[in-house]
Amino acid sequence: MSITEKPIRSMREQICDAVRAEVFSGEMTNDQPVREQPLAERFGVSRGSVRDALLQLSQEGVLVYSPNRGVRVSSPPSDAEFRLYAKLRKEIEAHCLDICMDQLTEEDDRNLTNLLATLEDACRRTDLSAITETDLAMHRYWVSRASRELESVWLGITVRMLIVYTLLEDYMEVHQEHAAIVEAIVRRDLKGAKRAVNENIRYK
Amino acid sequence: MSITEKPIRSMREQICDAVRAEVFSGEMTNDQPVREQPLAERFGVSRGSVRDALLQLSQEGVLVYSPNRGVRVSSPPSDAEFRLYAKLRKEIEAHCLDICMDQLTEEDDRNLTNLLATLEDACRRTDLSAITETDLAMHRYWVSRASRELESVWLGITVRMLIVYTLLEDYMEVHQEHAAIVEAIVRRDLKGAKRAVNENIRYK
DNA sequence: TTTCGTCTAATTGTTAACAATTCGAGTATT
DNA sequence: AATACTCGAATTGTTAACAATTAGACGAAA
Repeated sequence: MSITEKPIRSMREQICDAVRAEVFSGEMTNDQPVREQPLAERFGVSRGSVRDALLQLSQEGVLVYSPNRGVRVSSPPSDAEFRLYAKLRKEIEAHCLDICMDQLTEEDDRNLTNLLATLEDACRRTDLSAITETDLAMHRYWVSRASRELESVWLGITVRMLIVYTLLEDYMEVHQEHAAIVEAIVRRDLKGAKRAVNENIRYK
Repeated sequence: MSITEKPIRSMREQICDAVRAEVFSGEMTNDQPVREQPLAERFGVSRGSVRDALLQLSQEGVLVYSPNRGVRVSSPPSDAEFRLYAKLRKEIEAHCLDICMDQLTEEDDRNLTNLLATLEDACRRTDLSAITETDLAMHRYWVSRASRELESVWLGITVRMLIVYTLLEDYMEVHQEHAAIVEAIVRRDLKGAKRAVNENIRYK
């Protein structure tokens, strides 16, 4: 047993992660209904568990729920909302860096460096799904280190920014920006890290 | 049939509202586990429906969920987090006023005035539960008018600010502040409304 | 006394069947 | 042709029973 939390993910979380990834990768188009039965068969579980997952994703903002009509993929936010989300995200992540910077360990540095390597690989392969997933995981890292509560709020905002169908021009730029963030963090350069994060979270 | 949305609330929402209200009113203390079976009996439904509601409240931030161990009432945020939440709330509500101010109708004015009257009554009775509920409903009004998506994000933040056990000094002050907000809104005074909202959302 | 295991009751997790609702195709009516 | 109606398939909502897990009490061994 390691000191870290148990890595077991409940059935619900597994389904959530899978569906969320598919939404971000564009495999599920906007306004397309997400049915319970097919998902249940795919994961080899009953509809009840799928229901739990879909409900959670609705609350998260990935899906939209209508009573008696099921859930569908959320529509992307307006430009004005997107800008607001970006602003809120910047403030939350800056706060989280404030809180967690002092208490980061060398293991955290290693974890972040590993995530960065995964991101670089995904960028090389121009695998949009993997890029989004790793990008999310990296930012989530310092947010979750600061506060479990804030993590939930942050996720609700960030998820909505990722619904947009992003067509990147320069994939490696994503890696470079995150490399700058990680570099500042391992130097425990709070100001630099905040600046790098600020530049990474774009107003579209 | 009126033009408005159907007012029927699903079983899940009813349970959510009831439990949420009890948490805010302090009837359920922090870290106290919330069991499924007693709630199911109280509402005369099966555990499945209660489960749905508790899961939603967990995602909302009112409750905290632990796998195989159920849910418990959330702990209040730290002072630093509270201040961050207040800042985010101000920005969201200001944005929402920007968006919806132009398209408010006289019916909206009447609805807000009615909510204000309900709030005044609750303040007179020093009914903390009713005050919190109506306060929430009023702010939610202009947020939901601006964007259904933002409403969800906003609720997650606001709910966490309300977990704190607030002991008000001057109950009628709550009413006065909201009266100022409504007054500015019916005058379609965007700047004034923003200022009044800003003053109402306190850093504790 | 402390620690470790074992058992039992309480609780959550999962499932499958059934009830209620929605949606669309087809049909009758004007 | 356009509209309204009916019916049935598809889908979600709800329930109760069962499985798995947790937490606490109890007792045995160090």
